[in-house]
Formats: sequence, C-alpha cells, structure tokens
Amino acid sequence: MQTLSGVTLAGHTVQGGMAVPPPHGHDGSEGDGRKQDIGDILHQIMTITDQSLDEAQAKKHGLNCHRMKPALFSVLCEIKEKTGLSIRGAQEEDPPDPQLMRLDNMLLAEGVAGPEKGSGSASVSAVATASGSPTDNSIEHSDYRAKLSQIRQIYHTELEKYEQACNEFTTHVMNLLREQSRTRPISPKEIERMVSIIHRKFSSIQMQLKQSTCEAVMILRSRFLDARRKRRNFSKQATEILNEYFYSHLSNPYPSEEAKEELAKKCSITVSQVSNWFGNKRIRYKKNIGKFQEEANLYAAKTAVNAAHAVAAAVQNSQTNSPITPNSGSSGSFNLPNSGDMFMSMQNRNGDSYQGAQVGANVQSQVDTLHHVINQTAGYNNDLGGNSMYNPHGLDANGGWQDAMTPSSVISPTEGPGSVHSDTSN
DNA sequence: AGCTATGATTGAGA
DNA sequence: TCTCAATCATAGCT
Repeated sequence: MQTLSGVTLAGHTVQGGMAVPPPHGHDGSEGDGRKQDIGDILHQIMTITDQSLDEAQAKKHGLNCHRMKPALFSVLCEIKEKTGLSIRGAQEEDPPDPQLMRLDNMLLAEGVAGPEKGSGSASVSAVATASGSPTDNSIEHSDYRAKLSQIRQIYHTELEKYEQACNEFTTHVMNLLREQSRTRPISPKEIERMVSIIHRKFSSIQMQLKQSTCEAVMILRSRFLDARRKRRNFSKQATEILNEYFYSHLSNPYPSEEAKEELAKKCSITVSQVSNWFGNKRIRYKKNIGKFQEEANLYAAKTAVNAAHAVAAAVQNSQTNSPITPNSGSSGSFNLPNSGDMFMSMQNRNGDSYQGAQVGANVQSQVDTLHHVINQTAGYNNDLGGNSMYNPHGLDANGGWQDAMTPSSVISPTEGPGSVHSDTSN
C-alpha cells in the first residue's frame, strides 16, 4: 500500500497546484466531519497490514461500506492518473511493429497463416511453377505439402494456445484488479493499460512463434529446392523404358499425359521428370541424329522382337478362335507392338476400337507389318553401317517432327497406346 | 583433372 | 501451359 504524501484532503488540494473539487456536498459545516472520516479511512488502510487476515477482512468490509469510500477512491484514482501513470499515456498507443507486419505477410504468402488454400498453398504453387510443372503431383510436392501443412498445424495450435492463455490471463488480471479496486484506488483506465501491457507481452511471444515458423518454412523450402536441383541419373531400366517409348514413337515423340503418367510409374520417377527427359531427348536427338543412330537401331530391333512375340501370341489366339483382342492381357502398355509406331493399331483415329470379326484381319495386317520389320532388322544385321536402316523420317526440313501432330496435351485423348504412326511404313 | 553424358532450370514463343 | 533451346550443375568415366 503506497502512501500519498503531499495530499491535503481537506479542501481536496493536491501538492503541485492540482485542485480537485469536493465529491459531493458544498456545505462548509460538513467539512470537518468529512475530514475526520477520510482521516479515519486512511488510518485504517495504513494499519491494515498489521492485522490478521480475519481482522483485515472485517476491516475491508467496513471500508467498502464506508460512506466516504467512493469519494476518496475517485480522488485517489484521479491523482494517480495525473501523476506518475499519465507520463506513459501518450507512448502506449504503439504503431504496428514493422517486423511483425513482415512476419505476418510472409506467413500469409507462404500459406501458413490465413485461410487454408486447399491442396496447393501459395508457396507450393510458386515452387511448382518454378520447376515447370505446376500440376505435377510428384512425390516431392506431396511431401512438401505434407510438411508445410504440419508446420501450419503446429503454428495454429500454438497461436491458439497463446491466445487462449492471453485471454485467460487478461480475464484473471482484470478480475483481480476489479476485486482490488474495492480496497485500493484502481481506475478503469489503469485496468485497460494493464490489459494492453499483457497483450503486448503475449504478442512478443507470438512474434517469436511467427519468427520460428518463418524459419521452418524457409528451411523446408530450401531443402525442397535443393533436393530437386540435385541431379541423379535414372536407373538403367528407367532409361531403357523411356528410350523404348521414344524410338517406337519417333515420328511423334510427344507422350500424352496418360502415357507420361504410365512412364513415370514404370520408371519410378515423376511426370515432370518424364517431361524433362523427353524434352532433353528430342532436342539432343535432333541436334545429333548420327550419334543416336545406333541407339535407335538397337531399340528398333528390340521393339521388333517384342512385336514378334506378341503377334505370335495373337495368331495363336485367333487360331483357337478366341474372342480375345490383341490388346488383352496388357492393355495400356506401350511396350505392346500395337502401341508403337511400328504396327497398325487396333484403334482408329477417333479412338474407337475394332471388335470381334475384325480381329483376324488386324492380326493379318500385323503379320504383314512384322515381316517388313523383320526384313529391316535383318538388313541391320547385314549392314552394320546401319545408317540407312533407321531413317529419322519423323523430322522435317525445319527440324520439327513431321507428323508430330500436335504436342501431346492437345491430342492426348486419342494418342497413347495404340495410335497410328508411320515410322515403319516408309 | 578433364571430359562427356545427362537431369534440371530458365526464358522465350506459340 | 507446353515445348524449344540454351545453359547450368553434377554424375560418372578416363
């Protein structure tokens, strides 16, 4: 309990020239009695600490019920306001902290703060766009998303905890101060100020939380980008699968979205990696066809052997009058002879499949084509120079792929396994 | 260490 | 949004 030296309660004059009007009543005859009352209250307040709790409680009650108590308290509150506490008054209206604003903006941009943005947060799409495949559902992206949402979750949980704690503490302090205001002069303004101090303290804790969240996001992001930048050669099997597709679709080496997905699955790589691979392959093949000649022949021969096996099986099937189609058993696989450029497809341009009675005719056509391919392959064996065998006819004079209809994205629905190309017909 | 092959990135263009 | 072309960065080989 603080003593208020220099306060003259008689006439309500305060040291320093401050004059406080009497709370109520203007009658001079009441002055002495009131003076007596106030002196009494002050005395009781000053000696309250010397007494036991029970006694103090009783005194407190007595004081609370004292008729002069409201007047005295309002005077004391005003004195407090106008002396020490008022000095800080002006400084307490803080402008928003620029650092906090920066952090808030950053968290918002990263998709940590603010409303949830579905599967693709702002940063994920930013990173994805930088990588050149915004719609790619690659392992890295889902991994990044998962980790980001983890950070987001932790951030929000912690924030909620802090806010809850802050509210609880504020309520507690306010109740305490209101309670105390019955025994000591505490103005509502003072309570307000105390609340704002509490809020400031909690917001500084929140700032730490925001700062570490930002750091976590930055680290995650840089790790994610580093992992992508780090180059690792694909497995031999993966390269083989990609090359097989490339050389069997040499007239139009633009896999459809579906084909890319399938290749990605088969090679255990991402769709964007497949796109990168084909992009690189097309450009490098075009730049130096001679260098790739041998590779091309190799894969042509390989495809032919696969074709032989498949057609043999198909012939056997048609002989036993089975209603099976050449596609059955491995539909969707681009390794099938009828999925590559070498062979006639079971599917026409509109994407409609030939059925039933047509099977025999198609098998015959495949056998014919196979003869052609096998003849060529034999030519390769007899002529190791080989340059005449694999004709890069897909390329036009301008370096573009001649019947490269439209890049995959446009034609893809009818492309994919079973589209018609003419690599072997020329 | 130097070289080549190859996966990834970037910017322009359609 | 996709592709091309140039380029970067690294793996793997000699």
